[in-house]
Amino acid sequence: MTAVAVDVALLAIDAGRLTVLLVEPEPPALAGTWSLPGRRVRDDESLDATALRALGELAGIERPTVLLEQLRTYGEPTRDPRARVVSVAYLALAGSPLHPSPAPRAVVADAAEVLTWPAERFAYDHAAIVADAIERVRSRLEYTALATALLPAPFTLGELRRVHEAVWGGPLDPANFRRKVLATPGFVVPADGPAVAGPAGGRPARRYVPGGATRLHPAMLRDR
Amino acid sequence: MTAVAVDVALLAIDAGRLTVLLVEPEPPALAGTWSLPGRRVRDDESLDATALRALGELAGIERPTVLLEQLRTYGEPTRDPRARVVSVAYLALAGSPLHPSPAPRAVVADAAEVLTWPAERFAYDHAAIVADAIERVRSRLEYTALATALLPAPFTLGELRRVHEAVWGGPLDPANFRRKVLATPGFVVPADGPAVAGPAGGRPARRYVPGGATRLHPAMLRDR
DNA sequence: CGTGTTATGGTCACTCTGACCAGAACAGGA
DNA sequence: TCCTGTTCTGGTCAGAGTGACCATAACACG
Repeated sequence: MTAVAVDVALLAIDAGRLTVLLVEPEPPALAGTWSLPGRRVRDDESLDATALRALGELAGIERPTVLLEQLRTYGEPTRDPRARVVSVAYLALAGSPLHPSPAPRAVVADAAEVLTWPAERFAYDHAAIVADAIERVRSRLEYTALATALLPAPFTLGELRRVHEAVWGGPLDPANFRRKVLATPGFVVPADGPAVAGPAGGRPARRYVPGGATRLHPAMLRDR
Repeated sequence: MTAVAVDVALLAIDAGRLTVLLVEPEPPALAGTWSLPGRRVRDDESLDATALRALGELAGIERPTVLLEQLRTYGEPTRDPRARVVSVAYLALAGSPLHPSPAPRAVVADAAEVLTWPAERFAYDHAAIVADAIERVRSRLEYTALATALLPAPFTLGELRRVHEAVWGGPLDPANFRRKVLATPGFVVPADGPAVAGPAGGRPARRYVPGGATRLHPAMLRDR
């Protein structure tokens, strides 16, 4: 009989970098590899609920996430050599840096670095899941106002730009980024309150709050 | 124990319209509703293989499809009142009009019309799956050269345009469509051979064959 | 030989974009 | 105080892409 599991790739922005949460696999045979938190689906439990339970039980993360959506389902008969397990992969995004409980060993890794790891460093096919998750976030940033939810409000346009730079992995022109953000209706709205300079000095920047829009028109396309 | 199934939305272009394949559900309690062809996943079978088997066993369709990709997985505990079934939904596209075997009752329905049906006319949550499938095809047509695979080669730009019109559900400007297609590298290449007029007469049109590109740059965005 | 139909080629104004420049407004050190 | 480094903010400019639209070409048919 084939079993159903849910694996979750939880990403966050931390110190200007995109990070991913990894845990040690439970089977002793897989020691030395990393995996995503995952749990079997209970009979009376929705897939979303299983995803949240996996984050809580395996990493001690109980906070609601900014985004929780399905990635795709991995069902190759040989993906788990011990038994037939069909896994529904989820993407989760946290609105602030992660602090997993150290009890069940969990770590926060740099996403760009993890992408360079060989697949053998992961348990099962979790290398593919991680890659899919990162690509999905990169795509979501183009068409949605997701970046504003990954920052504590209010924020400056420089902080918002550094979120995009962290996810997309390259520098963006500050002036052009500003023009596009302000030209997109509902992306951000100015917050009252004083302008404030960043940790590196510079001219103090005006602060903004999320503008209520979810889909961006026009989109913020990254270079390809 | 929760079971795993695959449901397939098979779409095709037929006489200038987008169509979807529907079958009668097997449980007698669901008589009077329509469903997508679906099968339980066997222990040694990949999800893709299950999707193809469902099309063969329930509609007699054995031809390889132009596209076969996962949509998403539907796993609400109550989606099947008889048992817990997690269903991996697939989108399949055929390169020519469908001719299902009539033995297990299968029909080809107009996709635009099916979208207006109330959800009760479908078994399970298949109304949502059909809607997701149609939206996926509409999106694929924007970013990929998929339309060239839905036509027998060689084809005219008018025929290619009518594929886009059928999927997107609205008229397109022939001159602008032509300009965009020809400006996109690798979308189509001219075929040698004579120009030919369509069934309604008019100036004979040059014929083209698929150009090898899969992703389109720039994209062919529909209006929203 | 006109009429209807479709294909093809072109114009025009408008939007969006990347590359780039320059000044504004701060912090901190000389 | 003055200079330097930094970031923010506003602007220009050329080029690509687009929708709306027009005109002509090339057939079939009555």
